[in-house]
Amino acid sequence: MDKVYNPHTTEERLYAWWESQGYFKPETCVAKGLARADGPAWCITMPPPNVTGALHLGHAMTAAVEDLMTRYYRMKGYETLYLPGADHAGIATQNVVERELSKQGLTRHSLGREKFVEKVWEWKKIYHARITEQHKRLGISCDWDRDRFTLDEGLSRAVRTAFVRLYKKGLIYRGTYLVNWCPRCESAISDLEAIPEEHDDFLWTIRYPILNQDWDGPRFPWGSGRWAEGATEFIEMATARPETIMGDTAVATHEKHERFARLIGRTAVLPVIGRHLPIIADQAVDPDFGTGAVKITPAHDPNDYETGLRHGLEAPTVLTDTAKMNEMAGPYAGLDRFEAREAVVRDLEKEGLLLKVEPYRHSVAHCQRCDTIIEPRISTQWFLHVEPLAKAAMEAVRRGETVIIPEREERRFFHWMENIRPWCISRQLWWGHRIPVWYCDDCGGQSCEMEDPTRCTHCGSERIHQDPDVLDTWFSSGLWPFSTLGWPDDTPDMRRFYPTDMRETGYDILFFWVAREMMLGIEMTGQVPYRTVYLHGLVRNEEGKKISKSMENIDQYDPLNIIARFGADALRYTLLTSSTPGNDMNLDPRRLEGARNFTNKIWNAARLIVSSLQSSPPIRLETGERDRHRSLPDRWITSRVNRLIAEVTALFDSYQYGEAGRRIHDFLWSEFCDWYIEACKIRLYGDNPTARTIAQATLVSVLEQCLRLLHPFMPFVTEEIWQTLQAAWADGGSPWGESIMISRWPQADEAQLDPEAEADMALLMDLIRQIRNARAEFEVTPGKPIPAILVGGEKLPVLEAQRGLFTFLAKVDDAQLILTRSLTQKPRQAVSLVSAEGVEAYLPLSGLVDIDQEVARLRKALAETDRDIQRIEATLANEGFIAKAPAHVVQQQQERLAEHRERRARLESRLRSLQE
RNA sequence: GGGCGAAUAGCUCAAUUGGAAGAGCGCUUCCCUUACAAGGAAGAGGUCACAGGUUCAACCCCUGUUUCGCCCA
Repeated sequence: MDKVYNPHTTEERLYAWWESQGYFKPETCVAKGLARADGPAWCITMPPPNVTGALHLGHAMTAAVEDLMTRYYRMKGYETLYLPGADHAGIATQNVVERELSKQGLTRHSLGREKFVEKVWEWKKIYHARITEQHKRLGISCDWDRDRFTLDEGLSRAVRTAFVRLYKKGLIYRGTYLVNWCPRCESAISDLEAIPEEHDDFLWTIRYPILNQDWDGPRFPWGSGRWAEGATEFIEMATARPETIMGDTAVATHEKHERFARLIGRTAVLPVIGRHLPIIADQAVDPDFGTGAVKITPAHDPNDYETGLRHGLEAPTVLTDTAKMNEMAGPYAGLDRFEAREAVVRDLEKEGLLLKVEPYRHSVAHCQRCDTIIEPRISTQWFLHVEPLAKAAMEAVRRGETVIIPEREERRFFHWMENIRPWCISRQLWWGHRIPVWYCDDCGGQSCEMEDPTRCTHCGSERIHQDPDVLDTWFSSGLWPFSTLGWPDDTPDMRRFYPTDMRETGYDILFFWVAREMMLGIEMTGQVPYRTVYLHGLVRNEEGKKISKSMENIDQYDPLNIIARFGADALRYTLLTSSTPGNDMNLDPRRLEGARNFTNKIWNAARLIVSSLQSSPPIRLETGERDRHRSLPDRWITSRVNRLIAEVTALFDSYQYGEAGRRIHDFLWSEFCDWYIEACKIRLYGDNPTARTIAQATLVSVLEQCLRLLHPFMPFVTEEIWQTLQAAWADGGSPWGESIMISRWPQADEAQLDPEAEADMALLMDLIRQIRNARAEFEVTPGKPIPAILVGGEKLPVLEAQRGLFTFLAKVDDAQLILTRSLTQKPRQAVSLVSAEGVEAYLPLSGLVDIDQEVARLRKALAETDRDIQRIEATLANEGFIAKAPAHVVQQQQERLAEHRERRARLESRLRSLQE
C-alpha cells in the first residue's frame, strides 16, 4: 500500500469495475442474494439535470445525498433502484443553443424549425454524455441502463397520455389571458419563472386633460406643444410605465378620493392618440399611492387587466412580441419599449403634461432563464386547471402519505398550493414536447387524441394543422417518477418500484417540481409519487455567497476540480457532513482538506494492519480461544463499535446523515486510531502469536465494520481498503464477499456491549492522559521513560493486566513502574495525580519536581474541584430539584458529587502532606 | 406587507426527547517515535445575538428586539 492514499488511481478503476459487475442494478442485488425479489424494494429517481451544460456543486450535493441513501438501503437488503436521467429543459437549452448559433451569425429562424431542433439534439447528445461522466466521477450507483431523457420515445408517450387525459377531463384548456411574456425568448412563461427583482426606476406624475364646456379635445397635433391647449381640468396620476399610455382605456380613482372622486364619470383624453377615457371608481385603487388616480392599461399590467375585466374595458395591445411599440402606438411605432419610454416622457413634458419625476424603487419581473424584463402580455395559451390537483396533493401530505423533511417545508408547500393559479403550460419554443392538438381549418374544432389525427374529429376534414407550440418542461418533469418506470404501460418496474420512496432535491424547487410531481402523480396514477421528500440546502461559498458563473475563483467550486484536488470521497463527505437538512451550506475548502485527510487517516490505519498481517501472519486459533484471551482494549473497542453501529443506524433512519458521518469520523480517529491501534502495537510487535492474532482479528473486524458504515459517504476509499484488507486477512481469499457495496449493513450486537470494559478503559485513558499532561507540564524530555507508582485500590487487577499500556503509551519506565493496591509511604518529591475510582499516581520526577511548584499545581486542581463541588451542591440543595427532577438525574448528580469529594479529599491530603 | 430560516470558539459549522458546551481549521508548546507531518502529544480559547418569561433546571420552550439571508405578495 502506498504511504498516502491516492484517489486518482483508485476512483475511476473502481467505478468501471462496479459498473461492469452490474452492482448498480436492482437485478444484481437479487442475483447476489443481497435482496429478495419478493422482499422490500427501495427506489429513488434522480432529479434530471438540464442538458444545458456542466454539473455544479448543487448537483454534486444532490448526487451525494441520493447515493448515500441508495447505498444504505442497498446494503440493508432492499432491492434498490437509483434511476438516473436528464431533462431537455426547453427554454434553457434552446437559449444556450441559440447563443451558440449567434456566434456563427445564425438564428433559429434562419435555420428553420427542423434544422434547429437537429442542432439542439446534437447539443443534447454531447452534454447528456458529459453530465453522465461527471456523475460517474462522483461515484453514484445508479442504474445507467435505465437512464432516461424527457424527450425519449417512452417519456414522450407519457406526456402525450397525460395531456390527452387532462384535456378530455377538461382540465387543460386554451384561452386568451394576460400571461408573463419574455420578449427575448418570445414565449410565454409561468408565474414561477417570472422572478421579481428590485429596480431603481422613476415614478412620473403626469396629467390627462378632461373634457368640459371649455375644452372638447385637442386642436393641435401631438408634439406641437399645444396639444392640450385650452384644457382647464386635469386628472393626475403616477406611472412607472409611461410608454404604455397608448394602451390606456380608463383612468381609475377611489370613490372616496378627496380631489378626484368628483371627477368619476367624466371623460379624460388620452395624450398622443386622443382616445376618450372614462374616469372610473375602483376599490383596488390605493388612494395613498401617487396621486390617488391611476391609468388603466389592461393589456400591459396584471392589476389593470383585472380592473379591465371588472369594468368591461377594451384591452388594446401596444407592444409587439419582441417588446417594440406596434402600430397602435402612433408616432412611437417601431421604437423599443425603453426608447419609447424616454420619447413619451419628453413629449409629455413638451405638452405640459409632466408634473413630477421622482426616483422609485419597485420590483420588476425578469425571465428566469435570460433575465430579460418580463412583459405582461395578452395572448392565447394552454393552461392547466391545477386547483383540484392541488387539493388532492395537499390532502395526501396532510394524511402523511408523503412526508416532507424538514417539516417546516410542509407549511411552505401548503401555502403555495392554497394560492395556486392556473398553470400556463404552452411555450412558443421549438425544443420540447409539441402540443398534441390539431386545429381544423374548416370547422375550427380541436382534435386531441393519443394517435396523431389525419382528419378533424369533429367534421372529418383533412385540412388540419398541429399547434406549433411546445409544453413547459416542468410538465414532463412532473411525470418523472413514473414516466421513467414505464408508465403509462404496466411494466415490471412500475409494479415493483412505484410509488417510489424518495424525492431528494434542493428546497428551491419545491414548487417548480415537487408540487407538480405530487399533483400529476396523484392525478395520473392514483398514488403519491413518493413517500418522502427530503430537501437539502443550497451550497454557497465560504462567505455565504451564492456560487455563480461570474465569480472570480469559480474554478475552485467546480466539482470536477474539487475532485481532482481532494478526491470524490472528500467532496461527498464534506457535502454530507457540513450542514443539516434544509439549511444552506457555506462550503469551506478547509473542510474539504480535512475530509481528504480523513481518507488518508483511514488508509494508513489499514496500512498498518495490512503490513502486520503480511509480516506476521495470524495463526489458527482454537474455538473459543479468541474469547478467552481477549484483552480489555479488545472488549472496549468491540463494545464501542457496536454502540456506534446502533447509533449510526438510528441516525440514518431519522435522516441525520451529517451527524452519522461525524460519529463515524470521531470513532475512527479518536478511539480506533488514537487509542485502540496504539494499544494493539504492544501485541502486534510482541512475540506472542496468540495475542497478536487476537489483536489482528479485532483490528480487522472493527475496521471492516466501520468501512461498511462509512461506505455510503465515501464509496471509493472504503471499497479499496475493504478489498485490500480482505485479501490480506484471508490470505488472498474473499470470505466477506466480492464488493463492499453489496455487503450487508452492519448489525449491532447487544451482547457485545460491555459497560465494565468501557469504564475500565476510560480510567486507564484518563490516567495516561494525566501522566502525559504532567510530562508536558514538567518538561520531561519527550520519549524519556519516567518512574511511576500507581495506587490502584480495587482497580489494581485492571492496572496490572494493562501494565504495558503505561510503559508504551505514557512512556513509563517498566523497571520503575510500581503497581500497588495501597501505599502508606507516599513519595514526597513527586507529581501526584488523582483519577476516578480513587486511583492515584505518583511520578517521582527526580530533579524536575519542585515542591513549591507542585503545591501550586495541587492548589489549582483543588480550586477547580471546589468550584465543581459547589455547583453540584447548589443543585442538590435545591428542594425543587430533588422533588421534581427525574430520579436518574438526581442520582447522577449525587454520584458526581461523591466523585468530586473523593478527588478533593485526596488532593487535600496530598497537599497537606507536602506542606508539613 | 405576510411567512420562514440563521445568529454558538478567531474562521467554517455541529449539538432530535430541556439535565455538566463539541469538531475541523487557525493559534501556543513540543515531537520527522518503523500506519499516517494530509501525522502525533499537551494546551489556550465560548455572558451559546440582546431583553424578558416558563421551569427544580434553558443553546434548546414562550414573548419581544436587533442584524443577516430566503420565500411569497
